[in-house]
Amino acid sequence: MKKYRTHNCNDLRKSLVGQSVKISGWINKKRDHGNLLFIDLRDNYGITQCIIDKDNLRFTELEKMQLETVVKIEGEVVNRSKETINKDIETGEIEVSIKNFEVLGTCKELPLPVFSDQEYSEEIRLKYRFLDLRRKKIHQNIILRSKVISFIRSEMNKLGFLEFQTPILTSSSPEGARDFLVPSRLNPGKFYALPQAPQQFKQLIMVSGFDKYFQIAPCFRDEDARADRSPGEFYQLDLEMSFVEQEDVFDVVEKLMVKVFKNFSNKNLLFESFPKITYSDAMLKYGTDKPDLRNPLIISDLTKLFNRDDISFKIFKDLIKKGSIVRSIITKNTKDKPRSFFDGIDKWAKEQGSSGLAYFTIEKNDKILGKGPVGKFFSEESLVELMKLTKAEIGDTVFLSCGKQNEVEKILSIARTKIAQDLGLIREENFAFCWIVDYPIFELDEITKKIKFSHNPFSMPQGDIDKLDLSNPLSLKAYQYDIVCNGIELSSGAIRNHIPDLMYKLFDIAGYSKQDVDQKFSGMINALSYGAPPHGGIAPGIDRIVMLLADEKNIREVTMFPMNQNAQDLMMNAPSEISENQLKELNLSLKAKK
RNA sequence: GGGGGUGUAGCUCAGUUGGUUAGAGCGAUCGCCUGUCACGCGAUAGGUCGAGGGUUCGAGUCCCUUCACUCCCGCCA
Repeated sequence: MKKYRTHNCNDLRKSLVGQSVKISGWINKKRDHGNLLFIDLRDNYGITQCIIDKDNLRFTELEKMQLETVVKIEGEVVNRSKETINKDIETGEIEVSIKNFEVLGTCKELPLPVFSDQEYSEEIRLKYRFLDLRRKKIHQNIILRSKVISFIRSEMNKLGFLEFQTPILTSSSPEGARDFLVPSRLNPGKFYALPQAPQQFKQLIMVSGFDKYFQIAPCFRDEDARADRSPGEFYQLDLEMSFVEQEDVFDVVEKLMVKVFKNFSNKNLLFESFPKITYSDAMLKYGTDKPDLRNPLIISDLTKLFNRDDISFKIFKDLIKKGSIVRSIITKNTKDKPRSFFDGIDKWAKEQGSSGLAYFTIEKNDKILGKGPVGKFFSEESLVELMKLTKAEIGDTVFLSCGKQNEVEKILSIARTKIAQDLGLIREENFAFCWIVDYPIFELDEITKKIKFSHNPFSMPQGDIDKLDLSNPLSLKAYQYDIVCNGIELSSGAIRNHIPDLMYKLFDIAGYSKQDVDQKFSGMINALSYGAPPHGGIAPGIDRIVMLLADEKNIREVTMFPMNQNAQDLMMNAPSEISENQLKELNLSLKAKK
């Protein structure tokens, strides 16, 4: 007979009544009746009720046992009487009558209760993560994560992708996020960087002729955290394919996502073929390149409408003369909403740092008119035109924002979410995926006024490469795409630029000389000049996928051992100081603290 | 770097307009209880009200500074 258990805590059923069994686990809960004691024993698989009474010589000893003590229980599986069956647990028809027990691991007084639906501060949860992880919800989330990753691996294998590991210690790259740096002992004064993503390696794998690569890849970026962004490290399903166009990548990822989301969630997929929205359309209609398509509200541009002489909205007209734009959000059939609703939105918008949202409702008595604070500025004819432009109808409300383009985009983007939430328009039981495509290669840096790469410097420009006109770089689009679900950016990818000459030209526009490129991207630029296949890929974020599947708002709920917002591991005490000796070996000295 | 929220018993929280000895539930300890499954009942212990300073006859409560956690902006090719 096995030493610790013959069954786990979710194995025992009616069919085993009468058997002698051993089960091991944690004391989840005790219910002490003085002369009769119930113990819920818990392990990874489930809970079994065990029972002991005062006839057993060791009754008092077990009665005093702390919750979360690890014990081995030996006893007999017995039937529960009809009235005492517990339908909430799978083993609820039976219980184990305790003959003997052994303490396998004692437990001090708990800093946080394990068996409870209460919420606790992140601080205490992260410090005692091993206790927190015993709790049902997060325990299940982590198991879900494991299953999702296995599923993805198996699907990728079926599709003919090969899984490879790429280096963790690599070189710092000048573009993108801040690097985590690791000093080199053998090369004093030099540093490795942890990879922000295996970007160059996966392209080198294609150049090496492996055709299809994937990896559940750790990525390291030294940037500040958000609820959906772990500080420091996260995981991507990194993949790359040779001899493909954009559509080939979409095809693989779309099918994979549909399978994963159908397999691991009961929510509906609104689109099994994901809509493709151009970057510029997304910025216009949603104000962001990560729109939540569950939200039916659409933004329209009304700048030109304000050229009409029968609109007397002077403040907006003056701003437009100075280069501002006007865009709107229409809410359907909101004429009967109380004044406080509209003023609340305006007040909220001001709190967000904008100049607020003007609004009026379109009504019709004898004629069509605008009702509300700024409604009087619009003639009937101008309202008819507005309704044509925005697809608004009688009874709808028009919210207006006027300002610099990026300001208007920003406020209307969050206003779109806010208004939809207030009106209850977002269906939580749905997943809405989409592709954002046709990203510009370059953008203007607001501060330096210089041209810089807007996303990935390795993306292939769209159009006929031989006839590419580089004289107007800001108009160039790339085969660069993002996948977005419910307003969360899951990943970005691209068809890569595998032509060294073209790459030099593009880097030149962003201010990198040939020497810069040769030095900073030596591995890759060199490889591309020895016969590189056309290739492309993408890298969906694993943590965010699991977050969506687990219906969690915070990435730490699907991360086993996360760091806190200040990038500290409260359980392991990282980061920590190091010894003088370690510093010396690394040829480093620290500046004196202020 | 900036803005918001939170900080009171081991845990989750309440604490009125500034006013007597700062409370509750869970947990802990002790006692009672043989069918519970959030078992029940009784008692006890447990507090630098995040820290420091100020206003006041008097501060958990008001003011200033600061720290921690968290959400957001910046940042995240």
